[in-house]
Amino acid sequence: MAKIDEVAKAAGVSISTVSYALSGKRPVAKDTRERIEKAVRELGYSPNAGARMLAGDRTHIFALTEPLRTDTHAPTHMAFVLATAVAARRQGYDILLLTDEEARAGMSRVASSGLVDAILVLDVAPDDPRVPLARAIATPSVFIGVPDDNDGLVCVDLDFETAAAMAVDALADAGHERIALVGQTDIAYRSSNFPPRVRVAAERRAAERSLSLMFRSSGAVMVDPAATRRGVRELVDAGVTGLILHCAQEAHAAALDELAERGLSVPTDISVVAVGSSFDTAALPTAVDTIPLIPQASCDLAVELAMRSLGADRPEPGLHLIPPTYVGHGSLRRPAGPASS
Amino acid sequence: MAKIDEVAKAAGVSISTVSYALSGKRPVAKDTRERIEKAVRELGYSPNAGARMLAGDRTHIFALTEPLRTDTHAPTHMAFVLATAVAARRQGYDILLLTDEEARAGMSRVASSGLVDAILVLDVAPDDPRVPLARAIATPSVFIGVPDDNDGLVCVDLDFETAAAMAVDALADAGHERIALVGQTDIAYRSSNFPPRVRVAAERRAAERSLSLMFRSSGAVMVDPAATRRGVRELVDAGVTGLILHCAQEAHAAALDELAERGLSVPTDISVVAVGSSFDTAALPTAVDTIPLIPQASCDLAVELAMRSLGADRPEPGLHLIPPTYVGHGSLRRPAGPASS
DNA sequence: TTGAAAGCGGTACCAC
DNA sequence: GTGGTACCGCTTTCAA
Repeated sequence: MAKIDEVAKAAGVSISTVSYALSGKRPVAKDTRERIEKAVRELGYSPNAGARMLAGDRTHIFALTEPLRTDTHAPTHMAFVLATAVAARRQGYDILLLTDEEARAGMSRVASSGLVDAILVLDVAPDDPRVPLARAIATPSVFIGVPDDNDGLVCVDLDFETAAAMAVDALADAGHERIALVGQTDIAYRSSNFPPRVRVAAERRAAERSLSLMFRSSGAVMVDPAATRRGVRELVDAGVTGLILHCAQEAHAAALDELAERGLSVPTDISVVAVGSSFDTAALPTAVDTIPLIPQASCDLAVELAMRSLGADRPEPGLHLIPPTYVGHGSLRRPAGPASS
Repeated sequence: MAKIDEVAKAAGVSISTVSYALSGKRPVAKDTRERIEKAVRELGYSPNAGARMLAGDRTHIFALTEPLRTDTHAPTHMAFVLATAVAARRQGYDILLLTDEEARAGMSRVASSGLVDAILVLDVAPDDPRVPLARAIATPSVFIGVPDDNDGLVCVDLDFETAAAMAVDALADAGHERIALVGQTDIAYRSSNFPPRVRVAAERRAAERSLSLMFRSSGAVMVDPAATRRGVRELVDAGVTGLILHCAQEAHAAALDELAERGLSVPTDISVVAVGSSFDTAALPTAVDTIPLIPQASCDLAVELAMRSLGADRPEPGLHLIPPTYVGHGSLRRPAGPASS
């Protein structure tokens, strides 16, 4: 726990020079800076966090609120937390965890105590209680996800609507007429924001392209592989030849296993596109085209916007949607020939 | 962001009285205190975190290091993070996340910057790089889990060894002679601390009771339901009549499903005991006796020890093991009659 | 039972 | 290019 005056003495300079050398907010002669850096290294100096918070205008801490519901899909959630932490550290920021019970009181607390510079909101519900809270406090916040009422909020997310439309288009262009969406768990369509966005967008596009779009979920509250397989079976029996998967990894695996067991091969017998998958799709039993949800991309952008909201060029309130990318892996049937074009 | 002097003015007292009224470190007249509390409420006052850290001797923040490996079982991990956060908040503490890439540098950083009062170490590996680090820094740390080399460290955990022995005893007492352990994933026996502890302790006790103990894992890197079922099938075929489950929820479900499909009923045909399960075993397809691992119990104790290591009655370095409890659900065959007693 | 004031360890302004 | 120093907002000693 060396202090700045010890560093100053060791380097034979004043306290302020040490401060400026470290912050870079004022030019410091090369050799002076090197002497200081050497002293810092030898003393294992790291500026006192409390003093820095008090004297400076930054705490170098972001809060991350996450309402860990029991139906939260843990692996996906963890990927976002990790990506956020990594992105924050790259900017010299630490992450303070605000969990459920404390999520609401916690947000007010860290805001009014000046513990954090900004709040990142994870696992956003369509009707999220943190929305009014975010509006009420002075600390800037960035939502990773899009609540229904997002007026004046800074929200980051994959453009799920476009992603869903792209998936439908891909299947339509390949000549499919009866397609289906294998979605998230039933409860996710109420407690989370993006599942309904995908479903609604897919339905709209299917209607525009005059396709029949069926739907099956992948469980009630938790992912249910057996239920997912049953759903896929029903879809296939109903003559579906194109599948959009928007579910957890386990459900993807279950769906593809079911196809394989029924002797249906991709893409010969059935086309498959995965939308918004945040896991490594290479680990799936069958290679499928994907329009991935990349946690790192969302979290990097969220952190960037959080940083910017501390300075002069505040980001525009509104949706900051990340354009989806279609990654082909040959799971689409060849487009229909001239006859149907 | 009201400040303490505003509260003082509003309550018509001095700054120090406000401070003492809030900290309780000095008696304050009842009506004075009430005036202060009223002012605090009306102004939405919350003491400035930086100032408090700087002036006081506590930061009111604990670091939580977690090396989110790709093979980490996310749901279990999340349960521990959540339990830790809740326990910490009950003591007025917040949790700062230190993830992987930064786990090592991060520990040094938060220690030398005085950002946190103590460090909680999660997801402990047998040969954990954070062990030497914890010894090197001044900030006290508490390990939730037991590394091989734990000399001088404060470690909290369920007494897995005793739990494993209890499970073996339960099966032995019920008259079983060929029993088996369905364990974690293969990789967990290298990257995590408790799976080998359970396995070794079970083997030792089985030997002492002259039982044959077979072993099957529940996957390579990730939980693999199919592999688990295959393993259970092999065990049953080998004449095993008593099963100890020490694996993730999905693997429990797979194992029990396999038994059910083979027409084996619990406990008539086979006895089952779950050891160290940290999820809700009531959600399993079959009721089983359990010797649960309760995240809240471990995390509460860890936080308590962390608090104590800041004050006068520092906890003894060493293992602080939580005694296991056997919770019966009728999944054990009735003890053998007099003939074999 | 209460108040005044000296720090805590940085940051950043003002001088030189 | 460098140094002196007045804060930042709280905690806690000392005094009354």
